[in-house]
Amino acid sequence: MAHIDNDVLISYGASTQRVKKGEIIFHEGSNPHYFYQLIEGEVKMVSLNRQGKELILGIRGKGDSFGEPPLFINKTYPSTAITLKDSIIIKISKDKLDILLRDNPTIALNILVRFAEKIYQKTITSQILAASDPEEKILSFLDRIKKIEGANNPIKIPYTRQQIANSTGLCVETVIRTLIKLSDEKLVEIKNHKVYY
Amino acid sequence: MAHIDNDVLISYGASTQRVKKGEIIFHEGSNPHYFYQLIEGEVKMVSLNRQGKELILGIRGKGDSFGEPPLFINKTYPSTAITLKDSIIIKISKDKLDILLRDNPTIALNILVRFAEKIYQKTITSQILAASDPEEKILSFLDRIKKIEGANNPIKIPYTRQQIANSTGLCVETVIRTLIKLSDEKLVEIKNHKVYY
DNA sequence: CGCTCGTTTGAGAGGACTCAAGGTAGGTGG
DNA sequence: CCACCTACCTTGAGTCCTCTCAAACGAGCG
Repeated sequence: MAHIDNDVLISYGASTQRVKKGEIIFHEGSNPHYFYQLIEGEVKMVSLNRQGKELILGIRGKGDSFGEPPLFINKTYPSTAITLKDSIIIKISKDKLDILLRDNPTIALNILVRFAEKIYQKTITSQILAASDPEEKILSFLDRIKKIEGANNPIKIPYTRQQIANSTGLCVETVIRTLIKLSDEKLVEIKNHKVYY
Repeated sequence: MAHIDNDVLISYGASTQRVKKGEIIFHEGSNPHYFYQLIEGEVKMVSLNRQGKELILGIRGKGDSFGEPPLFINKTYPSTAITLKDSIIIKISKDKLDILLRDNPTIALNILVRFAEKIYQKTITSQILAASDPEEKILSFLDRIKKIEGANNPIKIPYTRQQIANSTGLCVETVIRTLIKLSDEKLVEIKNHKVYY
């Protein structure tokens, strides 16, 4: 899942940019123009439902790209990208990316693999969101986090309860109560408000 | 969104196969070996949750490929593929596909675009599953169907109520009651048990 | 005509959500 | 070093609404 080399991107005309925590990189509904990759920091992909409740579609870290799919299919963004920390991004325009990909079939295949991984993850996401039982939702969510991190032993889950809620479609209070229940059942551990799984 | 030409597939060693309605093409949890494309018929992608309730992740028609992503990332299938009608599929093994893609960068780019579309659709799916209001879920679902069909005028929705339920995470009865409500609100039309939107 | 599959209606229970209020922890500035 | 601030976490009470279960109707097909 290696990212595209920054130097290669720059040699094809990409530019880097600092973005402060909490700033919006692109808006749901707007037209895509760039391919983005995170050099440093963290970005969340979200969308708001009719009641204004936030759904977190994913959180991207160092080396991850984001917002690419709509770029390839000429559709508007289905979600908004917001930084969670001060970040540095690198971006390259669609036409320059096209040239880059034409010159480097290996990179195109690399993106193909990355897309396959995204699709796989989104299938898991659908299962999480469709589960009716909060315990199942949260455990599946934690499972996914753990697998992505590649961990075998319990790790500290780097999500706030609100973020877990917005990722699973539950409300914060239900997340809190369910985590306590899971802790009672010894399925997760809570130490000093932090969740270990 | 064009499918890969069947003759090209066959020239690289693909084979076709008839599959009767209701048969399973591959199982959730098994290892992927083939790239599949539908020549004729209909296939649903499903997974079962812990309570045994079915979640429909998508329904594929003529020309669509399915089950490709896990093939590219060396993971087991997150869902099961079942035919909804008597169907004809064409399949090609992973190594033969690799050669095909190496020889035909255009086809690789074609799959890239198709993957981008899948990711986009799955983002919409997440929004549908995360919506808390049944009316919103069903309307979003119908919207998506309509857009995929490329229709501007009301179309007959080719889904049973059970299928809508399993696609949106609701139960059949709620789908029925909500559709009636939507019909009262003139947001959908129901004629002879069929839904028009 | 009689299956079979899909649709419909009703009654009841459970549980997630909402709203409101208070607690905790870590960081910042005086 | 302490007080404050902000963001996050926690608890309680109550309502609403979806789900479950049960039973029956409708339509299409051999």
